[in-house]
Amino acid sequence: MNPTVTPPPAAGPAASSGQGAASPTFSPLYQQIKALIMQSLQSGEWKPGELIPSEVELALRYKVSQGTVRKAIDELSAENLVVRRQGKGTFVATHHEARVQFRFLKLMPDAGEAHQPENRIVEVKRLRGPAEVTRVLDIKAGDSVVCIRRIQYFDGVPTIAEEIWLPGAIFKGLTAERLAEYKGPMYGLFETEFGTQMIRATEKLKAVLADEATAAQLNVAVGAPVLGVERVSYTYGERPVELRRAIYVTASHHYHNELS
Amino acid sequence: MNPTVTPPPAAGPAASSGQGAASPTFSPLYQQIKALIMQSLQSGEWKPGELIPSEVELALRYKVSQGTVRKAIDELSAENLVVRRQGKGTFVATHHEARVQFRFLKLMPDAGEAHQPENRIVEVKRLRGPAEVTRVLDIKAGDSVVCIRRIQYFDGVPTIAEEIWLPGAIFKGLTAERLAEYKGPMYGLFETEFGTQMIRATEKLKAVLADEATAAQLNVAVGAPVLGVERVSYTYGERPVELRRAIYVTASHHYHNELS
DNA sequence: AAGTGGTCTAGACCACTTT
DNA sequence: AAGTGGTCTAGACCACTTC
Repeated sequence: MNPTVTPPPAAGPAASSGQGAASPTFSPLYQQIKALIMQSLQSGEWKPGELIPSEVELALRYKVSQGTVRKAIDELSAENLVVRRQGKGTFVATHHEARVQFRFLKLMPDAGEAHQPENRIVEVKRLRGPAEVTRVLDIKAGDSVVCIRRIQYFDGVPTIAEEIWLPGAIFKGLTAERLAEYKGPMYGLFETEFGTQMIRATEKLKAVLADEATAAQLNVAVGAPVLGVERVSYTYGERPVELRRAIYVTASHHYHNELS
Repeated sequence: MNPTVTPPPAAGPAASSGQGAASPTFSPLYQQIKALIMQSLQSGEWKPGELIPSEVELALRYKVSQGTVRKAIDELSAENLVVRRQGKGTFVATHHEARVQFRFLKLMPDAGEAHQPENRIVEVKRLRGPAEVTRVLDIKAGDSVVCIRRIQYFDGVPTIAEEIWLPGAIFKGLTAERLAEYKGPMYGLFETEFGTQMIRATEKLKAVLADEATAAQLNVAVGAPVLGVERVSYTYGERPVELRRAIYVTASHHYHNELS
């Protein structure tokens, strides 16, 4: 935001550069720009699927060079928060779109192509959140939560049974009907109807035995080995907004992971 | 490797830029530089843990600007092939070093800190590779392979039982004694003793029931739910060099994964 | 002081898309 | 033709490490 000659202490938008004295909150310019862009994403100034201003435009707005804006967007792109398209522009990432749909679903068929799963909503209820749920979602004990139970079918075969816990305050008008009639990934609905984008998640996996209830739902024997998957999803600002407890049938599917 | 005025068709080290006519193998300069650096890594010109030439030096060597070298190294760094250290230089990644050790091991204790696991080598044998193994390792059917069986203990508790299949041609002098006396991660030994670096891997997970053999090894009941993990590891050039079939006990541990 | 990676700028040109 | 992201250069200065 200032030529190289005038050293750092210029008028920074977020934090200023540190030089002589102690400057505990220093961060490079492009990180500050990245934070500003993320604020605009979070605030909804640019919505999922939309075009954000061009690099040149952003450089003018923030009074930095295009290269600096570029480096900021590079990182946002690496984190899947935006998508670049040469000649067209940079778009806000969205859970609609085939390309990135189901990017959190790592269950693959052992042989053949992955097809789009079908859903059956079993139940949607609102209740005062159990302690383990409110603790993970970082809300007050006893606060309202929504619990969705559903089955997912792969090629007609019931393969995933899950409980999805959401903060009631955010997901107000969520009903079984609304969920049932919605086509496409659930995160797409969360995004457009409730303004909540899932941008990151962590999963914990364990092998467990199917109990009677899940055995019946998933059409496997009681005591069959199944994969227990607990997922916590986060939106902007590292805020947890979903706890998902799932059982995957891994007889003819597997959980796929890439390490590097 | 040429000023901007002279367009692309200059003297490129790998591929030349495409312009007028059809140029099927075009790739940007920094990708070509990246490929050259990777060749030097693969050939052992710079060995794991060593310092590679500085950006300025590489820029001179390849006759490009420092920025272009920088972008090439950026990608190598993102792929964990090299590690940058400000003020010191850029180092070839290594499986020794606490920071990156066990980076392919995603099994975490449900509570508490992860401690370094202990190994017990059960068996090391050489044999003509079974079809499923040679197919995955991309070697000829019946070629010699090494099979290592071992148990890993977490805080003294047997938790992982695995079979590790390696191409016999690469791992010639591998013996049970050599493995047993070696401290630290096995990939470290592979790296220094056999010049083979694992740089990427894919895993497939399934929930299964413990059979008699593994139940005895892992001190669990026959029919207990355990996690089956099949890993294929790759070295430079996408060459598969390890097939690992493991059973993880997930009673008080879980497989941890980050999604984004 | 010298060398390394890290940040920032300014400007040129290329490849792709839309008008 | 105009606009967008993608590549490349050249040069300045900063932060960190070592001598």
